Amino acid sequence: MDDRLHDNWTTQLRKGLLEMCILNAIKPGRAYGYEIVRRLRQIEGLVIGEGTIYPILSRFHREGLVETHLEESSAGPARKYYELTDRGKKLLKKMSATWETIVRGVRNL
Amino acid sequence: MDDRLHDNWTTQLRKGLLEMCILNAIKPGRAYGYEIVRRLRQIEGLVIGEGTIYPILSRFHREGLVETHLEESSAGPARKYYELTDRGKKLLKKMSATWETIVRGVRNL
DNA sequence: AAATATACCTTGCATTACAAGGTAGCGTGC
DNA sequence: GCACGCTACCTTGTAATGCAAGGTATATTT
Repeated sequence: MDDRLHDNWTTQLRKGLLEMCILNAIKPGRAYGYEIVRRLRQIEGLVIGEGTIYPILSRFHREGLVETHLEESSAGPARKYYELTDRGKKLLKKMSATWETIVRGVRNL
Repeated sequence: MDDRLHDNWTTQLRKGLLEMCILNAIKPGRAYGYEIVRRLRQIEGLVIGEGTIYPILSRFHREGLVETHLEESSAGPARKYYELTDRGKKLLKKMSATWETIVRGVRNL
């Protein structure tokens, strides 16, 4: 009962949150789109598809948060790798801090 | 720097999250709109205005999550009080569980 | 009577997540 | 050779939300 409402709600809940998670997934070094999809799918409550991630990655690039370069793959088509720029790193740090504040705030009712 | 991006991001982050917080604010007993605005404003990172809350409360009522009744006030115009229905309580419980799962998932990278 | 605080509501805009669909490279089995 | 599946990228259209701005009205204070 109310699965419809709850599902819709989780979709809304992912807004914004996905950006932080994707930046976080790129942070350690570099990553390509398809890889990030597979990684984030393993996290409960964070389902994500390709139609969601590619527009986000494009936006990141447009906003100067990431740099990209193509690399050929021996197991399929070329991969577009993403790396965080300084701007991207700074924004992620700010996001993480805000996230922690909100999580704490919600916990305290 | 990047305040614009960060502010926009927090706006997106509030999507969905506000619903859970508002239901939570009503849960203890009853509450009216203007009161909820003042309460949630005190939580860091959860700024909220009247133009945000009234549409949400209307939706809650339309979806059968809350019941309302008017009560006169000696200190201003009449207040519209909201109370959770059983549906509302159940949905809030489900939301809280999902929220905890996501918070845990994000913490584990 | 003017200003302030309370209390409600609506309209229009900007932004996002996602399903659905499309393109293409590489390997396996028939 | 070719059909299938997996990898890997991208675009379009839809649905849903948050919010600034504006509007209405009551009660108190100056």
